[in-house]
Amino acid sequence: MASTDATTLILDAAEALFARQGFTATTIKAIGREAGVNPALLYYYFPDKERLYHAVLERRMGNATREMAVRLSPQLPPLEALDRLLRGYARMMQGAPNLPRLLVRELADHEAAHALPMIREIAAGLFQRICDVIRAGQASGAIHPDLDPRFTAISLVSQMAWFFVAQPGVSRMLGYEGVVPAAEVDRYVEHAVRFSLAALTPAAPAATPRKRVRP
Amino acid sequence: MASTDATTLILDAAEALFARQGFTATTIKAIGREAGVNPALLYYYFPDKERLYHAVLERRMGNATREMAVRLSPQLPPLEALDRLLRGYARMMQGAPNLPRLLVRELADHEAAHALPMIREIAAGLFQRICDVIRAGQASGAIHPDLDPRFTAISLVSQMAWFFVAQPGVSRMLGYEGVVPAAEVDRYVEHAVRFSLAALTPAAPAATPRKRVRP
DNA sequence: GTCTATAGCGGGATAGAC
DNA sequence: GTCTATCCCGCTATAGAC
Repeated sequence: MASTDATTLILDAAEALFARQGFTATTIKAIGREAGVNPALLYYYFPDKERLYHAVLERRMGNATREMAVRLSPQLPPLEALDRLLRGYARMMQGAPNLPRLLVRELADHEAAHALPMIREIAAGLFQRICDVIRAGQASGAIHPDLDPRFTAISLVSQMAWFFVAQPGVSRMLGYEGVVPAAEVDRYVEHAVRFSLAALTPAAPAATPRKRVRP
Repeated sequence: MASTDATTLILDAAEALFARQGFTATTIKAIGREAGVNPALLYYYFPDKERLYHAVLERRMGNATREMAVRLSPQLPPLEALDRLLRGYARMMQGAPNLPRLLVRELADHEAAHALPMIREIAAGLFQRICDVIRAGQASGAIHPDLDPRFTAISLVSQMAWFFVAQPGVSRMLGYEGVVPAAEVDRYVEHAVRFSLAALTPAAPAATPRKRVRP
């Protein structure tokens, strides 16, 4: 890692800045400065700023989401599969700190010209597979039958996604100055997995509709 | 609403564009066009672009988060209070579609020059109060004592936050083209509340540590 | 492959007429 | 209060020397 290859230097610098500031706020000159190369050199390796951005996304998010899809091995028992998935998601985010920030910007900027539909395609595919696992769990009796599989998938994913995507806010709320320490992240992941599994298990109280307080 | 007062026209247009495109990608001229007023007029009502942005945030998010804080009436029984809180959060987001997008951009851009620390201050205060409610629930035996209150607060909030913040993605995953229909949003909110309460209740299985699959 | 220089455009902001 | 005209700056991208 930390190759001195110019392409890699540029991609690393661009990734850091795009994650920190977003597409528009990041200038070619700033990327050149951060990478320690001449800004004009970017145009030797990439046709324009937008496709440099796409290259950054492809390198970081493409690989990550494809790995995730593989991790959802369908032969495991459903609860086991979900357990693995959630932990895998967390490890992926922890291993690449820029990833959540790139992801959230893609979500926010989805209708911008520079946005990459690919990301959302992959995410949608992954989501479908989580739903399938939940349905399998309901069929086998391991998961509460009253739960809507799609909503349940959102409940599971959101606990991981939000934690990492909202990092600056979450960090401060947990009482830390900068980034959340790795050990604390692990504890949260452990919590989220247990919390989710507790809600999934049919042994849990039957989730009877609670009367609303107001009419 | 939809006042023809120039200030309101400008704030409305700016809010829509800042939410859709972010601070840097939104130009003064575009705001003027969207608002149907002359771009130079913005400088009569606001000193510069940054403080126009702050005015947008203050108007939309300041009020919303302050309302939320009030909603957490401390005299209710803890589970009731959390139920109300989650539903209130959802209603707030539904009532102001730009709000989640502004929020997520503030999270992402928190270290940018234009960011408003105020937002995170308020959120942190709200978070503390949720933690207190959870601790009260544990003291009274209504909430499982093994749960970490801070992590649990994140689990609760994230299910609501992510659903709204990740709207474009979530919408597509649920099978809709554009925005999620209001009735479906209500169903999700209902699901998330029950899912969360099921995980909170001490009657749920004791959340014993599950053995990891790999060493 | 890497650098200098610069074209060309669009941005934020202001001056001043009305 | 609102509009026209414009300044000045910094950005993306290119031309071309080395």
